[in-house]
Parts: sequence; C-alpha cells; structure tokens
Amino acid sequence: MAKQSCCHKKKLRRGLWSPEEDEKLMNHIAQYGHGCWSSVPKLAGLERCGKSCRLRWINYLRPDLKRGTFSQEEEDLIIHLHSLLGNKWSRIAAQLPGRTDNEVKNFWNSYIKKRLRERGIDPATHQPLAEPAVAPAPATTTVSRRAVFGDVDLIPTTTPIQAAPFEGPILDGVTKLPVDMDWPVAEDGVPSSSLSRPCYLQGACFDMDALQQHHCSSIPGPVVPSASSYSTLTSMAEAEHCNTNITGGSLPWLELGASAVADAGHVDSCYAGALDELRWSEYFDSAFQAAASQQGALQATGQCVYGGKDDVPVHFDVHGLSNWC
DNA sequence: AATCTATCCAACCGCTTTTAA
DNA sequence: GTTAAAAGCGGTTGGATAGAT
Repeated sequence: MAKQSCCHKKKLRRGLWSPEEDEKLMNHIAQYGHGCWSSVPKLAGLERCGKSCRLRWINYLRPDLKRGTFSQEEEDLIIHLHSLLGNKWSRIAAQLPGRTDNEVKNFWNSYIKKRLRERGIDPATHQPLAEPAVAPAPATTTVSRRAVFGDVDLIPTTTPIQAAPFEGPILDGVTKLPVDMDWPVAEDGVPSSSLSRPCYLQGACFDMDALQQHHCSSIPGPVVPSASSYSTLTSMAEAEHCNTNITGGSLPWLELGASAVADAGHVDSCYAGALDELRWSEYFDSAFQAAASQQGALQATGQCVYGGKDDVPVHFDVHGLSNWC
C-alpha cells in the first residue's frame, strides 16, 4: 500500500490556497519568522502541513519574488545554466534573483523546451536533434561560431566524458558571460554517434567561445544583464577582474561594473550565497589560465575549450577543478 | 453557445540530504 | 555512531484558463 503524504495522514487541507490562508501565513511569518516549518501551521492557525506552508511561502508569498514573465536575458541564462547543470533547478534559480526553482522548472518545461526543439536542439542534451539520413558535410565549413554544441561534437575527446555533473557553482562569474543564444540547427549532419554525451563541461567550451567572441567584437551587441541581478553583476565584475589576462580586453557590458552594482541596491542577505560562490569563478579562472598556458600541449586529457583563433581547440585538464573544494 | 484541446503553473509526492538529539 | 525529524529538491499531477472547432 502506498505511503500517504503528511497532509493525508493528518487530514489537513490540500489544494489551492485561499487568500485568507495566504494572509494568515504572511502575517505569521512577518511577525515571528517561519522558524521550524512543521510548527508554522499550528502557530499560524492553518490546517496545512508545514511542508505545504513552506512551499507556498517560497514559491508565492515571499516578498522578494520577481513574478511576471522571464526576460530574454533570464531565458538565455536558464538555457545556458541548464546546459551546464542539467535539471538542477534550485541551482539555476539561485542565479536568477527573484525566481524560484519551481518557476524556472515550469518555464523550462512549458516554454524553453519547445523553443529549443523548434531550433533543432535537443533540450535534454543541448545537442542538435538527430536527423535521419543526413549526408555528412565538411566538418567545419557551415557551422558558425555560434554553433557551439555542434562544434563541440567535432572535437574528439581522448578520455571518457565524466558522467557525473560537475558539482559546485562551476562557472559562477564565467557562466554569466553574455552569450549569443542563436543556436544552431543540425544542418550539417553531425554524426549522431557523438551527440549523446553529457555536456556539462561542453558548456565550458561554450563560455570560452563566447568570451573569445567578445574579445573579437564579432557580435553586434552585448546582452546586458538585468540591473536587479545583483549576484549576476557582481559575479560578472569578478569574472572581468579575473579574465583580463585571458581575453586581453574587457567585456563591454562589464563597464557597468561597480557603479551598476551599487545602483542595484543593498547587498541583500538572499544573495550572500551567490557571493560566496564567487570563489569558484576565481578558481575556475586560475584553472583556465593554467590550461591556456599549456595550449597546444597534446598531453591534455580533459575537455575542450574553444579559446584560440581559427577554431583551434584549446584543452585543459578539468581534473584539477574537481579536486578543488 | 457549447465542447474540445492545449497550455500554464501551483501544488503535491516521494526521495535524498542535512541537522539535531 | 545511530536515528528521527526537518528541510530541500526534482518529477509529476491536476485544475484553471485560453483558444480552436
């Protein structure tokens, strides 16, 4: 017999919340904080389980929620982070101030997945969707530099791709680089055998590519992050600081820099975690610099990074990354 | 106007992880 | 070190709504 939820056991109310319930919960939390969630419903006079109260607060009542439709920048960031992290909705949402994991997840399932499929991208793998009986095309001729994931597939790897997601806020700072999301369609018939790899680190390739593109000023305009995104801005500023040696230049939108961050308002405690994660970008950056210095060294064993001119892949050893914690 | 279908999203379920005793 | 409770997370469901027929 299937286990029943706590709400069933206690014959508590379920389903949609009424305005009165919302008010009770809000008043209670405003007055006392939530403390232990399991005691909240009793103290607030609600016939709900604590879990339900917590969810309602986090996903709907919290005052710092942004609500409303997602901006293009948010959408791009979600896609990009998903390519790195997979269905780690809470971690993706953590990079989007005012958004909840549930909201991001719903947005992904209802909108982004569809959009990616329309563009010929498999939302699960971020690879071009396999197309039957497509004649192979010359390897690098028709794929634009935007065609990031398609490109990646052209690079043979010498070691198995790590199946496990790369833990930690991998590229905080770096992942938030402006990325042109005009993604490729599998028009050149990339062999499907190479399409099924997990792409956590392939996403890193993506970033470096974007970085390089910015250095070359080859795309028309930067994607400027929302001014409300304090963590994003600070991470970007950090990345800017660290990446000067890599790119040899600056990222235009980062000229917003500290003043934009200051304008964004006070350092809310809810962003403290994001700030903590900045050390990852510092580490990632140093790892990348070390790798860049080894560019051309054939003994590299990790994932590829597009960093050089003429689409020459740069490799670096990600094992160093995974060993750092 | 009535019915059907598709979409969106709030909420639930159950599992895992973390924390406290 | 063990156990139970709490919290967190991701997958899934179901109701409300809009649009199509």
